[in-house]
Amino acid sequence: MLSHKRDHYCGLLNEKNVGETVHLSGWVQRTRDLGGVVFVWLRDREGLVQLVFDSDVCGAQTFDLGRSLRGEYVVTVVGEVRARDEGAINRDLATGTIEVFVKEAVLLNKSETPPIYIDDKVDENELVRLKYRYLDLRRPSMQEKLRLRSKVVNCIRYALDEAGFTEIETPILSKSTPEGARDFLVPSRLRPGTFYALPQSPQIYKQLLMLAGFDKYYQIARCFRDEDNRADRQPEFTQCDIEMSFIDEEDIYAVVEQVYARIFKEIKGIDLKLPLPRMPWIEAMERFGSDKPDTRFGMELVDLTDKLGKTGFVVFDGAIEAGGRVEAINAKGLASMTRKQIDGYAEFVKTYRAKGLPYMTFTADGTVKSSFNKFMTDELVEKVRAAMHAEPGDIVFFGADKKSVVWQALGALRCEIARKNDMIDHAKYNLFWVTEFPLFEYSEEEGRYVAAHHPFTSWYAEDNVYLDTDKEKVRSRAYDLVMNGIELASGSIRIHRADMQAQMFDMIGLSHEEAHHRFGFLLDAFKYGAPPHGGLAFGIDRLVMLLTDSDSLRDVIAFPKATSANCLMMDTPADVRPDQLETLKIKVDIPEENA
RNA sequence: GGCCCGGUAGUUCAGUUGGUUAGAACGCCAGCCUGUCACGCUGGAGGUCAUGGGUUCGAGCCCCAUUCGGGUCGCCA
Repeated sequence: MLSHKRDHYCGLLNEKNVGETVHLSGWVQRTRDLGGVVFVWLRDREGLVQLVFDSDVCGAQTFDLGRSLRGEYVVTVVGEVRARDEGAINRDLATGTIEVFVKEAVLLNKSETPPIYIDDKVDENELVRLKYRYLDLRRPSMQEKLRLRSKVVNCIRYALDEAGFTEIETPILSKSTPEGARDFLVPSRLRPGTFYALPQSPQIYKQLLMLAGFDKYYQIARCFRDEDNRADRQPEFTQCDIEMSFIDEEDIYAVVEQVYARIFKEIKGIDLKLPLPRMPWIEAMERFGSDKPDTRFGMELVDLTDKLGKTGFVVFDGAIEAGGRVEAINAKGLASMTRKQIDGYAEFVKTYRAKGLPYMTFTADGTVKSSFNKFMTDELVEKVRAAMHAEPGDIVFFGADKKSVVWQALGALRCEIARKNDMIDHAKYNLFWVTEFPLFEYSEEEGRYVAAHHPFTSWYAEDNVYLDTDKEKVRSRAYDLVMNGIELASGSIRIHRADMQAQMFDMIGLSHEEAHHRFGFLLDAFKYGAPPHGGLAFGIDRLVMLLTDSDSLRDVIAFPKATSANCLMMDTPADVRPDQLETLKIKVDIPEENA
């Protein structure tokens, strides 16, 4: 009987194989039974090839086997590669110039009719795809994405190895940390009542590795965060985690740029122009209303606070009197949008807490109309026109509120308008560094300043003067790598002195006792000669999502979780046996609801 | 925790103002067919209209609740 060990891949056969006898194994994609001859598309990881069952060539028994084949049956065949006649060539098939005349065939396994099509032409419900993920992964596009992902990781490993980095694994069973995302907890059996936490990142371990003298560390690290998910957020995800000693920002930028240049060259054939541009955080916010600006199009924010004070329009005046701002964006050439579209954008900005969306239309015939006409003098209109570079056919949208709301609302709106109106050049890859993030941000919820990045981030010494008086002005030595509106990487120069670290904990209101309870080991370690160090981590899932032009992170993760952090295929999370809970001394106490 | 969208055959979807037996395409099953390639032709099977309740003479359609999936705000140092 025929072995299932093949000697060729279906999708790689071509005219050069004509005349050869080849052994193929794979899945039946589809069959066409013409009565006296049967055509079968056989699929493996490399693609499709057409098999021909002709009783004159293969004999009656094998011919009958060919007729009995159904979708997703697993078969192995031996056959002769023949060139197709000119008229029989299938230009849509990579192997369309040849076909394999089967001589022998063995059915290795049958298949039930699959619940989804193994085909990229059909866009099926995500619920079904995720439930039958192992079938979904048979689709060529999914195969391609995961193979590209593997290539990306290889690029990273080669580039960092060449740069002298050491890959070191750090624990998955770790310790809960404050000031971060919610932790996934793992109960301890040997010490009942205590818990490990899955790492949100290997942050502290890598800093300790610097202390240990490894100098250049990296890791392809799985990270876990128990927060609500999004299309671009999963509860577990993979980062390339990097840390270096005796360096400054420039060394980090240089290393990371080399990694990205390699990835873009090998995956996309694109030569990144190095060094990458830099943009201070405050510039990103002022111009684009975002700390991860999409710079593939304009429509930048313009501050009109000076020009639109005391107009009598309560929306503007009120915002300015409350210490806020009036800013605007110019949607060029979109003055003809309908009232319904405008209302749609007004709804859109409300999700970002803007209270409304005033606008001013510069119509093609030269007249100017606004949603607040009666407060607009010719002089004010002229000011807006000049500041916004408005021309006939443009529509200007305003935001008036405290600056954080204006930035967020207009920043999101410019992206939304650009998306909806096809203003984005998808061939562009705008990578650059956003630098000088604020060290602190005020948490309304907690009524105190918290670390904007994480509490191990260092700050610029010249901003020390603001530490007591104006915390929001203190610039951290943190940096993000941004591309096309997406945060690809994030890092900082760390605090390496125990006194500075203690000062940081103190400033964010972490008591001496709490700090020592949580990070005593780190503060202790810092007593023994911590080198100056810094690093960064970049998300591999998001990068692959971008490189494969995918809409969701789920498309670049083999076995992703659904929105509620559950797995539809394995049905996790799931109950455990009572004796397992007993061993852990855990009692589940879920209140009866809706009784 | 909030808001928005959705769940009808294996799949993708249609289903009018609430009105007789819920349809189409693909897929599936059977038969015919020797050059198809989204093969073709003939015939057939396949439905708890997500679940529960309500309104009504009558509900796939209207109302309420629940549930599942997606998106998003908060959240995600």
